[in-house]
Amino acid sequence: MNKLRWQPQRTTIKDIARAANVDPSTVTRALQDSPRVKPETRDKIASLAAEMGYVPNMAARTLVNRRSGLVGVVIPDMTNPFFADLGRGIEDEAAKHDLRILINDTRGVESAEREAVNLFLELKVDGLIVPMARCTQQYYEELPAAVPIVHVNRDDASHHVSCDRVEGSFMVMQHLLELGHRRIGFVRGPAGPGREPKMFAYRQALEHAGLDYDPDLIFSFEGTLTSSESIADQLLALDRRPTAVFGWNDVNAIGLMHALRDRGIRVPDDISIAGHDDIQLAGCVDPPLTTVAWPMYELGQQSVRYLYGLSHGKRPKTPQ
Amino acid sequence: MNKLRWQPQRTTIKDIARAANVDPSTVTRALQDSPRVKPETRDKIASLAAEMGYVPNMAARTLVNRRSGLVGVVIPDMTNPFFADLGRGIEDEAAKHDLRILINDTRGVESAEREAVNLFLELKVDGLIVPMARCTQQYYEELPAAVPIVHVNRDDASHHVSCDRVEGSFMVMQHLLELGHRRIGFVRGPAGPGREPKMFAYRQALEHAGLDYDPDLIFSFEGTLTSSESIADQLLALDRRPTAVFGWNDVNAIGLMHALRDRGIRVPDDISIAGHDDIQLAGCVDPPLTTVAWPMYELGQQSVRYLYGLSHGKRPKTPQ
DNA sequence: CCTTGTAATACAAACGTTTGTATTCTGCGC
DNA sequence: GCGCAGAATACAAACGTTTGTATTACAAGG
Repeated sequence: MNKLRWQPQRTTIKDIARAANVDPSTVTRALQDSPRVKPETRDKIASLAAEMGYVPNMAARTLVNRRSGLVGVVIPDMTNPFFADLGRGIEDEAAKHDLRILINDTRGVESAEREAVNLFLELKVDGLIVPMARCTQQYYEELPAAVPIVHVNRDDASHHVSCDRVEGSFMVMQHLLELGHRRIGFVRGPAGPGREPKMFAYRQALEHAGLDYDPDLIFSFEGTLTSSESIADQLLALDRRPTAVFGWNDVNAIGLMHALRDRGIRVPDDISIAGHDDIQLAGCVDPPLTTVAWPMYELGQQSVRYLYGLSHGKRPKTPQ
Repeated sequence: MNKLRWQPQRTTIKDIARAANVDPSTVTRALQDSPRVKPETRDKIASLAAEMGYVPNMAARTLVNRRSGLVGVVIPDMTNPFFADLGRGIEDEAAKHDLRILINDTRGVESAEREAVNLFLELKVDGLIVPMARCTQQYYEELPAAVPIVHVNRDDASHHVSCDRVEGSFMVMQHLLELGHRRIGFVRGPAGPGREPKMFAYRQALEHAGLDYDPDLIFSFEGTLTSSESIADQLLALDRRPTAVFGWNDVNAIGLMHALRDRGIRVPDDISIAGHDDIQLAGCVDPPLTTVAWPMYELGQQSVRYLYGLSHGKRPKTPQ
């Protein structure tokens, strides 16, 4: 398979220079509003550039500047409103710092995540934001590039922003306990970050309420719709069914709700279901899911600020 | 606001050349598996590159090749599973052509769309895929760059892939008519592509069934949740309410359903609601929405194939 | 008229990679 | 040993932009 064809660069800085009878360097400075060029010349060049349809060549610029002004965002799943919110927070904050963002979806696949990171490294991005990374922390530490990386919700990363998962989960459990539930199921997600903290919160909350931990009440969610259904089956096969279930996330919780209803269980009359994420659409479901809001937008903003701080903290030349 | 700091390039092709005691050009060819380098040398260089943590500099490569191997995708709304599906189709097909894709979310804002297009032009992408563009077609035609652009679901674009909106909408109406409805409301979306074809289908279907067109039954959806609520209010204020409503899209349809329920209307007992898009989560809502599947994944694939064809059709050098 | 200062612009090198052409090296047949 | 083919590698220019330094132009002060 060969690639898309050659395209010539329409207008370059040299073309403008020729048309304006000046040196290319003057054109550059004019387009940068440098005080070194006479206002009159600047205006002439500006209008000439517009007229000739000049589009800067980022490759050339990046090459000489050694920075692209880009921030790469590696998103596991575009579909998840969760990440969409995060993305918006990132965009808004990035705009304030004159940074442009680029997104790559990995579908939660580890190899795709590495591909995405590679692409961004080759693009010489100024920073990388990686929410809920699948790859090991070691992988990120051994990356052969001096690019600052900020992780989101990966508490084991050296640079990360996150909100207190333990506390959030604890609140969900507290809510269920307040409703009077004494047998509460717990759905564990796929291996990865976030699994342990939630589990920890679950057990803590039980202990706090003086309840015993029952391994029978722990189910595993694989991320698929059918997985939620098989959980429903396992759950119904129990002698002593739980009266409430703490879902892994809202996708799981919604799936579970429908699976239970299909099997003749009334929700929440027979079994209550709680989710964790704060998906807008969850409010559309009847009854509304008990969710804990995660400030994804704010996390997005924070991650950019962190990144910005990171790359300004280490100053190779001026110690200042 | 100044930008992120300077970063040196860790390892370049020259460093490898020095270490291997060869010329940089040999390194390039070695890394490209060119037959011009001795296998032995190639292996030495390859291992040296890995060992030294070499990351290609895409800026330099793009500069000399005049193509980046990238395809830019301008997405109006990441959150919409609709576009997510499209994105996956694009990715899968792009991979077959050795193209890497880059995504930019515009939130459906026209200025953001232009920003995104600009960014991609500066990046010298080999092609652009723009689903449901907000900007005028004129804007795209006057773009100062020789980049092939494929639109998705913009029937007025010179290069586009799309599925028959008229037919899809017609099927939805047919469905409602078959259920016995004789007063069917229609929700119009914001101005933009897709509005007229759906409207056309609506009127055609009415005419086909021998029913009159009633302007009172036309509502306007602005894209927000509150907009769906105000539609519900308008609808309930009518003397002769419709027995069914053809929503603009599923977001609108779901919003409308909840707004109606909040106001004591039973859905679908009192009023039926049909959507148009094929959102997976719509199946979670009770009762299931009547939707028409749009083959977004396939459209994604098609758009890449189209793009590929476009940039191979016009051959500046070899007429062949 | 000749400095001197400053504003405006020109020059030239560099960024890292690719590629067409030129060069060196090898072994072979005579 | 010479010439030659072919393999392997070296050389050099180019891509478009940026930036430090050098040059020119012009005015004012002596």
